[in-house]
Amino acid sequence: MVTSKNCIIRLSRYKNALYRLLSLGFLKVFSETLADEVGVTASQVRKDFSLFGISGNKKGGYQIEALLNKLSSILGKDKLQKVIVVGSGHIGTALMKYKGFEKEGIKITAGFDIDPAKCNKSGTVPVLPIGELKDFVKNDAIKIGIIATPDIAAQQVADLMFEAGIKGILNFAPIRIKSPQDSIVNYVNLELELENVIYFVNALNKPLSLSKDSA
Amino acid sequence: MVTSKNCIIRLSRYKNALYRLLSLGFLKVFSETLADEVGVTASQVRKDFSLFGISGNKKGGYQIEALLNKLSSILGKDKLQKVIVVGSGHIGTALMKYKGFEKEGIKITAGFDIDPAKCNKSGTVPVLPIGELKDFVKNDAIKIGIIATPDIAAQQVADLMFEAGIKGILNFAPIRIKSPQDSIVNYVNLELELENVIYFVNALNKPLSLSKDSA
DNA sequence: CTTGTTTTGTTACTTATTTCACAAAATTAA
DNA sequence: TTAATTTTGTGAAATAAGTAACAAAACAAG
Ligand SMILES: NC(=O)c1ccc[n+]([C@@H]2O[C@H](COP(=O)([O-])OP(=O)(O)OC[C@H]3O[C@@H](n4cnc5c(N)ncnc54)[C@H](O)[C@@H]3O)[C@@H](O)[C@H]2O)c1
Ligand SMILES: NC(=O)c1ccc[n+]([C@@H]2O[C@H](COP(=O)([O-])OP(=O)(O)OC[C@H]3O[C@@H](n4cnc5c(N)ncnc54)[C@H](O)[C@@H]3O)[C@@H](O)[C@H]2O)c1
Repeated sequence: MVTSKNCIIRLSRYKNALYRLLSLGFLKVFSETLADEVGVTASQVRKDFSLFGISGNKKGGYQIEALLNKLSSILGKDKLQKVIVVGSGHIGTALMKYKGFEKEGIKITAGFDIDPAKCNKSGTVPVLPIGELKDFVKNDAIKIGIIATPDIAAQQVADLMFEAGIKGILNFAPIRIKSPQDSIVNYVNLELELENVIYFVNALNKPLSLSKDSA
Repeated sequence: MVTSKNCIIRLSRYKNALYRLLSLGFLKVFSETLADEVGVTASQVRKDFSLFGISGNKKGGYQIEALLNKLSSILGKDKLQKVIVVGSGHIGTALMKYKGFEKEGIKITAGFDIDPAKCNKSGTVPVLPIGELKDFVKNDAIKIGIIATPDIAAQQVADLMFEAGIKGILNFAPIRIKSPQDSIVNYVNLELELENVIYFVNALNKPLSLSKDSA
């Protein structure tokens, strides 16, 4: 099993670039071209593919459609991924209203909130009372959840999620989550991301030095 | 100059942990304790500090207040950082309404949008027409911007920002930004983050293997 | 059918990051 | 004062990640 987050992120990028190329009418692609599209080296592309046993044709490159099938399967995009969101505040509703997840095969099937005023069973994405989370998740065998509550509530929400059978969390609250061994928590910490930009702006514009970060 | 993004992110985490410790009444801390708080090794803490010439007291650990001053200065948190947001949609307004940035010394001073219906000069954070961006940024010498527009508009917004003197961007649009050498762009790509969680959930629950990602 | 060209797949190399390990400094105890 | 203990600070060692290089395969041209 490949455990490098960066590597998996690159696979997603390859996939997205391949969709672009496909929509432009290309049927096959060389590692060089794909690398340029994504902003990595051709070696990196071939190495990544090699790690997953993906092979192309010498001199012929890769068939985009076959490649996409492989990548989609690795990334779990061959079936619809159902996701719930806890916390129907600013971030939570932004996510629930976002149209872009659909075309990625990701469907937010429900939101949950502790505040009755935030609940609304009849929206496009229903927002349910937090008390209904466990049954909902169990019934629908949902494995992925998003935490968009204040930090103070995040751990207890996570515990509830794990109890219900969720195995993977994307957490927006600026706090570390204690999680079982067979689960995964990824963090989106916007304060840290901003702080990081601030550091590099200061650092790049104080002395003379060049270096970039890319993602 | 330290150019490792991960290292800088850790500095931010140390800072946040130190504030917690301080608020709990601690005055000094050992690398071991801080490491536990942040979820890294003590060696890592000391090595990071060493890279920035931060030193403590043998046998005595680090004075939290002095340490915080150093870290804050490195991270540019010794002065208020003014930031603008372009795109007053779901993500953009979530950011503008977020109270948490203030206590981090980050102030979103204005939003900008192409849609007159989204503009509103009299809110807590005024939202101005995109045409006013350049003057505003120049007058206020703003160096940091956030892109929260659709992907299709992101590059042109970025170009406008760079032209106005912005040096660092946090970009929420799922697209790579071409940027000048002396600038920095960080990406928050929520689709990729979710896809990543999905991969690891599948990977961890298919075979028997253990491994975790932490942030 | 042979020669030349292109591009993969993988091994070897390089660079970056993290951990180890231990001397030196600081502190406490005797 | 001396010995014992603790914790830092930093080179050296170990791991991880990324790049380069090249043999082997595939194809095209003559
Ligand atoms: N909004 C931003 O731009 C921003 C920026 C950085 C970080 N964050 C982080 O993202 C998280 C969400 O931020 P937000 O601005 O959307 O917050 P918000 O206050 O708008 O929304 C939080 C929601 O969570 C609900 N909630 C609280 N406790 C709950 C519980 N135990 N169970 C279920 N729901 C609960 C609240 O009722 C509310 O609807 C916070 O942790 C915040 O620190 C947000
Ligand atoms: N909302 C989410 O949860 C989510 C999730 C993943 C990615 N994203 C990405 O974040 C970005 C913003 O998403 P959103 O949901 O907030 O979008 P949104 O449609 O709610 O808002 C976009 C805003 O940008 C403005 N805009 C468009 N072109 C502009 C221009 N040239 N100059 C200035 N303003 C302009 C629009 O008027 C609108 O107000 C998008 O790129 C989206 O792909 C959002």
